[in-house]
Amino acid sequence: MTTSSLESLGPFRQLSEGSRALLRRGAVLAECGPPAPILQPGTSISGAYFVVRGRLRVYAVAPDGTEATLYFINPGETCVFALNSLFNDLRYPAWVQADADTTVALIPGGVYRELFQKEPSIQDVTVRALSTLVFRLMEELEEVHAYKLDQRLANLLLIHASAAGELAMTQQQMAAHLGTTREVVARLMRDFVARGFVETGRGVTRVKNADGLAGLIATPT
Amino acid sequence: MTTSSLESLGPFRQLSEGSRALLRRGAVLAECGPPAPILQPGTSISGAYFVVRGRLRVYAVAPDGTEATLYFINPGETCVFALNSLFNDLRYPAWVQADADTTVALIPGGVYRELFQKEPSIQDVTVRALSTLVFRLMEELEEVHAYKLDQRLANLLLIHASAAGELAMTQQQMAAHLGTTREVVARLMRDFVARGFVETGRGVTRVKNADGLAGLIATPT
DNA sequence: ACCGCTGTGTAGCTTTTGGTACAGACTCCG
DNA sequence: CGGAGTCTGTACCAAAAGCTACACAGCGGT
Repeated sequence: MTTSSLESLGPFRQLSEGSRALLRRGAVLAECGPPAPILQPGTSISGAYFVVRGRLRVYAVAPDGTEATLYFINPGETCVFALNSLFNDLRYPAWVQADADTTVALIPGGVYRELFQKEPSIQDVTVRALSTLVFRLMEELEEVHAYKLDQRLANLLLIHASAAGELAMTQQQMAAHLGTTREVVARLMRDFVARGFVETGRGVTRVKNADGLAGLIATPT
Repeated sequence: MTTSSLESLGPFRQLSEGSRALLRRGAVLAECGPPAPILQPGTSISGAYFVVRGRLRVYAVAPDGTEATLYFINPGETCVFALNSLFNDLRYPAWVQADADTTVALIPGGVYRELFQKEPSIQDVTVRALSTLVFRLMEELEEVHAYKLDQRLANLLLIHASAAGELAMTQQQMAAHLGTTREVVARLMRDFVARGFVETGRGVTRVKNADGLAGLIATPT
């Protein structure tokens, strides 16, 4: 994978020749091996991030150390937090962690701003990325307010399970995602198991009755 | 106040003559008297909203009827939720309520899109508005996760109190803002009063010891 | 086989928050 | 001044979630 292959990706396909050259000279690809924090609050953003492969997880950390996922950035999406800081001169307010085997393209701030001015497709992708993020954040905020933990856990299982109904996450990871503790997840899981909704294993949870979980979300309590 | 006065506001000041004419023909001003919901989830957005005077409150409503404020839109700010739906064809996912004496300019979708394409200043204000919103939402999400209700209430009092330390809100409104119930707010208030942090009155709360409240936020429990 | 590490299962207690119910106080208005 | 409507104060109970502590199971390495 080289930086020139960036040009064949999503929003960069329709660029003018000049912009392509600009991108080729300026962009840098970064590979992330094992999951590791790559950005911390207050980091001054030096460019726009574009997820080529893998996934980024943006999360908050409370004073007591517990985490909570704010949102994910999937392949083909621009990492908008960077745009945020890029256009508004705000310091980045959260943590970012890359999944295993993630590739990120870093487009320096100056280059991005130039592209944004010249290229309608970049303007478009920028606004769309921001809009999508706003949407996700509003959804998340609404979920936190409106649903109890068991419903949010059920939702997590339904959303992130593979086609085969498997979810390869430890309970600790689920807890961090939901902003709670492992014990609470284990307690809820025990309940789900008792009701025949899921089976638990080491590092994996299998969904046996998706309708049951879905019903849990729909009905109160 | 006429629509032509819009042109003297913020981002519209630098427009070309053609764009001004476009705006003059297309934009509509709406006055909102008493506080009332003006948008509901699923509403299809027909344009971009721009707050001229007053304030908009964007909030979520849980199935059980309790509300929670997601964010405010202040005078001079574009109502980005509209942009969101405008550029992404997403249905609007929350409720919007206008404060008393609020004036909103409605710029039809087609007009706004045309302005966005032609005018760098509109591109700029759009991206900035979205960025700011992303920032606010992330902050809010983080606050909900990291702080307990007493801390969030203390924060509300500190942030929204006037220079004289007065906050003209009923406890019911505070509760809706924080996504909880009036009784809980009353209980926390009793505690604040006992500690000498505030004085309560009908429809108004006076901050007597801002440092005390601030200390509450800083220290755990 | 043994050890250490990581992950899960469980119990019991505490704190926080929500729900219900009602009393009293203030305000506007006729 | 009286009454309706709105706002606040409070007591009590229930539910949800967090905290601590510990047992045990799987897995990999030596």
